[in-house]
Amino acid sequence: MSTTQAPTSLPALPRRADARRNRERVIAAATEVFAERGMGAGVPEIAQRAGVGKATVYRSFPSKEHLVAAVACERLEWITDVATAALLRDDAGAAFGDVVVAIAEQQATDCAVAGALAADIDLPELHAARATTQAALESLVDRARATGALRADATAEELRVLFTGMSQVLRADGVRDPATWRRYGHLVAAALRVPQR
Amino acid sequence: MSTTQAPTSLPALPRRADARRNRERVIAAATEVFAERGMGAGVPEIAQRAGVGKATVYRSFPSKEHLVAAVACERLEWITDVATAALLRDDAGAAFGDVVVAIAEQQATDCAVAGALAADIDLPELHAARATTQAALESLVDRARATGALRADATAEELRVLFTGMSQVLRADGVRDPATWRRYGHLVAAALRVPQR
DNA sequence: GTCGTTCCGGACTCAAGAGTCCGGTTCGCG
DNA sequence: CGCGAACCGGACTCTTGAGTCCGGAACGAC
Repeated sequence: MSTTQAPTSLPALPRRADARRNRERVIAAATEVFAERGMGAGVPEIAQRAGVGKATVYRSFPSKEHLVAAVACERLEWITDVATAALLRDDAGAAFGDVVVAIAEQQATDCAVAGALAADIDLPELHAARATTQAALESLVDRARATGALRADATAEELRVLFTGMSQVLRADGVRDPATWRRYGHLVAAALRVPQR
Repeated sequence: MSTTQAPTSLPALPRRADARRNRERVIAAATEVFAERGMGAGVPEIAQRAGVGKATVYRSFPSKEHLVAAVACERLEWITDVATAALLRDDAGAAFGDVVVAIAEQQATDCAVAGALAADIDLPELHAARATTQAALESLVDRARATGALRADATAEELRVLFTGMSQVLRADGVRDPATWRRYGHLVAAALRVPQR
């Protein structure tokens, strides 16, 4: 019962300098490519962008999912930071709306954000990051709801569904204009606010 | 300039009875499979469900896109009918909300609906059907907006983005419960209503 | 019935993307 | 330096799904 082994046998940090350098290049390239094309981008393209062979990518990341997870975790942490910072503000309702719009705006130039929320990858590291982010968003939603800014039964899960869905469509349509993204951010936020009257 | 030829050289109706029968079987199978799995389902599965070889599918439909378009058109017509019928109602705001919820509810058991709105297929027949549906939804939105039920700058395009996005996520999550779909339908509708206060 | 035409469908090609192998190269310790 | 271990990457395999081919079976007009 002493199962203390590594969960997915992730490769340890390379001993040689060139290997470490290539690892960084791969991460940088993956971050760029995923931001431009979304998580669906292919490994060959990432390898080429990194100026490296496909095999080198797979040396640092056992599968494409691990690579996606690495990038996704960064985005989730960013979202968590934004949400957490907003918890310090006085106006919970405004904080909620601003966070949603801010994340939406980020999407205009970074397709990976919605992918980070949406990716259905079952890797422990990503799972943990997602739970943390979800918790932060829940605090944000709960607090705004408590002040009466949001409808009584609004949940962070609903925010996730509406937001990632909207993002996927906008991204598929090739929308790049930040103003458009902001506008849709406002719409998603509005969906959770208390109805008129 | 007398280009009266068929737009995409769609195969004429078969002369033999067995061929016509198989054609119907393929359409029925495609309708089922697309409803269950979404437009991403593969042709082999459809052929098998129809009790037919892949080649037989391609005999009636030159490409998978034509098959998707055929099913999508049915769904678009259904949506158009629902939207058009709602135009006769007195309360434009309520009509708008009810239509959105009704379409959402349909999704619980029919994944093809969102696919019909979202599919980025450039086939003349589908293009026409989509334009008609879009027009019907625009009338619905415009009328509700005119009565002050929706925000002054709400558009049918926004409805499409929010609705198809939400649908994609819910479907990917395997949600089947009609009540959940209804709830999200309400949320999408709420996004376009005038903000509180 | 029978015979030419139409149609069927298993087996094929083709393409793209994930993941693996191995001969050659580079690093860095001694 | 110099040598063994660590590492690189082009070329390979494997899988999946779209679309095609052709030998043989089924239809239906006569």
